[in-house]
Amino acid sequence: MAMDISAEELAVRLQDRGLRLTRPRRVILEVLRGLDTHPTAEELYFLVKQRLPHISLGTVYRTLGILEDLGLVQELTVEKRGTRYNGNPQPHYHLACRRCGRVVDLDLPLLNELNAQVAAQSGFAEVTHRLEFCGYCPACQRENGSPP
Amino acid sequence: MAMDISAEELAVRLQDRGLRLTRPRRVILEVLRGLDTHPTAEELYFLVKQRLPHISLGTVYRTLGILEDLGLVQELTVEKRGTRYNGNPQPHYHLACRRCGRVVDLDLPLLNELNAQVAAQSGFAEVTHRLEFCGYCPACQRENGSPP
DNA sequence: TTACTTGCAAATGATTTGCTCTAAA
DNA sequence: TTTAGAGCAAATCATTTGCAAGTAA
Repeated sequence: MAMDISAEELAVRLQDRGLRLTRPRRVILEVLRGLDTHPTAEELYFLVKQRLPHISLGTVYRTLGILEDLGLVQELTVEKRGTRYNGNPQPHYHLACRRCGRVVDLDLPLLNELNAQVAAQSGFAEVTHRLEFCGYCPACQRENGSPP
Repeated sequence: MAMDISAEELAVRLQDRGLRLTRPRRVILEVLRGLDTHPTAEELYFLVKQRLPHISLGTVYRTLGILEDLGLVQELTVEKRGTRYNGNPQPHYHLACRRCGRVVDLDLPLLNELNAQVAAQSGFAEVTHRLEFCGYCPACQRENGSPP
C-alpha cells in the first residue's frame, strides 16, 4: 500500500545521506501523507502527538526540514500565514482562501516551459517556479464579516 | 515627474481612509519607488534613515502595511527569506536567487486567464495568483560554495 | 558500542503592539 | 485645538539551536 512505499522510500533516502530511520520520522511522514490538508508545523505536531505523546515541536520542525530536502514533502508559503506542509509529492499548484487560510490542491497543467524561458532571459540556472492562487472560498463568501 | 504623482496619489488615497499624509509616509514611498531592488523592511529602514534619522523600524512596518492596503506597494514572500517590498505597482512576476536571495522583476505576459479557470473549477471568488521563479543567479553560479 | 536523534528549554529573528509625546489638519 | 501618528521598547510568534539523555545500527 501507499504507506509502505513511503516508509521504504524514506528508509532508502535517509540512508543515502547517513541519516537514520527513526520512529518520529516515520510517523511524521505517515501522518502527513495521510492528510489531504496542508497543516502548519504546529498543527502537524498535535496530530503526531496522538500517536507519539512525547514528540516535541522541535523534532517536527527538524524532521520536516529533512523530508523537504529529501523531496518527500513540499513546503508552501501561503502569504504571511506561515509555512504549511504538503505530503503530496507530485508537483502541483495551490489555491488558498484569503479569509480562513484553507488551502486546496489544484488540478492544472504544469507550466514547466516557463522555467526555460525565464532561465534564458535572466541567466539564472536551475529555474523552478511556484504558482499560487488565492481567493475567497465558498464558505467564506457566505460568512462574510464574521471572524474566520 | 513620477515622484510627484506618487505623492499625490498617496495623499488622495490616505485621505479617502481618514489617514494623514505624514513626512515618514511620503519619504518611505519615495525611497521605495526610487529603487529597482526589493528590500526587506529593515533594509528600507536603513535607507529611509538617511533622510529621516529618527525614523523607527516600527513606523516602517506600519507604513508598509498601509501602503500595501492602498495598493501602492506589493509584498512578496521569497520563500523563507522573509517579506520583501516592491515599489513597482504594475503587476509582474519575480525571480529570486536561491542562494543570495536577490530578486529581479520579470518581463513575462500575465497569466490572467488562469484566474477565471481556477475560480470556475473551485468555486472560489475573486481569484488572483502569484507566480514566483527561483534559481541561481549568475554571480552565485560562479561563487558556488562561499557564503552569500 | 557509537554516533545520530530526541526532548526540552532557551535563543533567535521578524513583526506587532502599548504607550506617551509630537505634529497634521 | 484635536486626534492620528511617530518613536521607543517591550511583547509576540514562528522557528532554530544547544545540550544531556535516548536509541538505531
